[in-house]
Amino acid sequence: MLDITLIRENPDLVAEKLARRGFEINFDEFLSRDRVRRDLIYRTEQLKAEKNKTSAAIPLMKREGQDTTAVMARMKAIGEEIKDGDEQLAAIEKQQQEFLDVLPNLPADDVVAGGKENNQVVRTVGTVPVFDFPSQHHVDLAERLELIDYTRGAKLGGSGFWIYRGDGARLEWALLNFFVEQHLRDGYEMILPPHILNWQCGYTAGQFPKFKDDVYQLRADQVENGFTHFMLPTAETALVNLHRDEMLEESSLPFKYFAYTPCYRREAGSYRAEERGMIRGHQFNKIELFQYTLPEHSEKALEELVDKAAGLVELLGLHFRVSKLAAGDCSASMAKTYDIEIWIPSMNDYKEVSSASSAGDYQARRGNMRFRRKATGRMEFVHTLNASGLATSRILPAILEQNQQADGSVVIPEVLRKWMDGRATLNSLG
RNA sequence: GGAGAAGUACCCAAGUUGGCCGAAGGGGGCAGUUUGCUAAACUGUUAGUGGGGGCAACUCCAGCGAGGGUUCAAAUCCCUCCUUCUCCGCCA
Repeated sequence: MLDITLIRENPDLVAEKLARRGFEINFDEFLSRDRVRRDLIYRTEQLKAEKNKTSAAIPLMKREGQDTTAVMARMKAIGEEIKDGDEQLAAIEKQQQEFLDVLPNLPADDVVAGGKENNQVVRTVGTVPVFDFPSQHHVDLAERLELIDYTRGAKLGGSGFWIYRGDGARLEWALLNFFVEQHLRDGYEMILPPHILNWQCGYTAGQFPKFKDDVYQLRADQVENGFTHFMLPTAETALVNLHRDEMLEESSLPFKYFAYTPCYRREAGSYRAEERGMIRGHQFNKIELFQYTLPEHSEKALEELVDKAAGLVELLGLHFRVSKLAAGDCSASMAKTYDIEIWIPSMNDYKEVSSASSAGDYQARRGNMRFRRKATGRMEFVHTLNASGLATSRILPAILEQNQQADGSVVIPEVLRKWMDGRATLNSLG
């Protein structure tokens, strides 16, 4: 949610910033409705004030035995007028709210305009691995090593689902253990949230109403929005709601959390042949980092999150790069985003394994999450930030493909070996 | 799943024959008196918030879990929903 006062006072600036992310908007109608709205408020509140006064006078008149018929008739009329005004007001406010609900966040000042093509690589770690043998696709490696069962996954859940089995399941779990260990060491609090969330959670995150069809919706009863609950598409959706409607203590910030959850996504119509395997599924495991900070600390917090996520990939010994996204490539809620992209040899390309973003106060406004500033005594919105740390479904293919050997075995990253019986490689059974 | 009870300000809690109740009282907080310091006692003080109007002092509106309704008037009556608690059943 954007600051309505900012739109009111500086609509051109807001429109210009939104244009940088390719979002064209004109505030004229919104602003004229805003004036109508305020006139209406003024009028009905005058009437309400009269009503309150008269209402207090009636019992006194009665006590003195005066005739109240005329007053009551007037009250009845005022009541009708107020009701009428309130209805008009509600209609206008609903329109205004719907307008505001779908406006994306303003990009941060240091985020370049334009789309994907303007993303800038800010850091590259390691080098593209070169194989002196015909390298294999992770699907072939995973099947040959009996790590992943794609066929039975499809049998159980349909296309886009897979089953981790044996060493594959253990490797997946080792990754999660490794991440948990690192985040605990850095002082982040571990959270295991519900995987089924209510509508408001999606709203606060900034995913609803615009992207409500990207999630698995549950209980499609007759309710206004079509459904009441949904499967979380990322733990961010849960973590950003932890402090919804709360007034936080300035001195207790920042809050640093991480959560492990599977992520459930419909990915409707997003099938791409080159993404076969585990690159894009309907369910994948992810550990999510999240911070609530004071506004003046969010910039530094974002750097911390990027460094943490990048540090994990680095410890795994994998080749990756960090990109700073252009305004148009950031998700709607975010003011600034860095992507950590890992090298997938079979795709001859980098794929996102972590997205670290600052939402500024955008989500805090939607979820009403504030703190009282000691120095001024005023309420302010907190800033929220999130980063994957990390999504395993793309790490595992990268490990398989980047670490494959001529004999079809795969070297297990050193940091994971303690969860793999100390083994250094995954070998084919047959 | 069945049957009951409850949701009032930072916390506890009064308030159902509707009308000076936006709300008694207590605790806590804050300020002060007493005191060498602390404790205790005593005095005073304490909705926060959201939204209008005004240069401002200030003023008005909303708000007693949420949303509707009845009424001239709702914390109080009616309906729906949410949450919590107790008992029963079922179950990892």
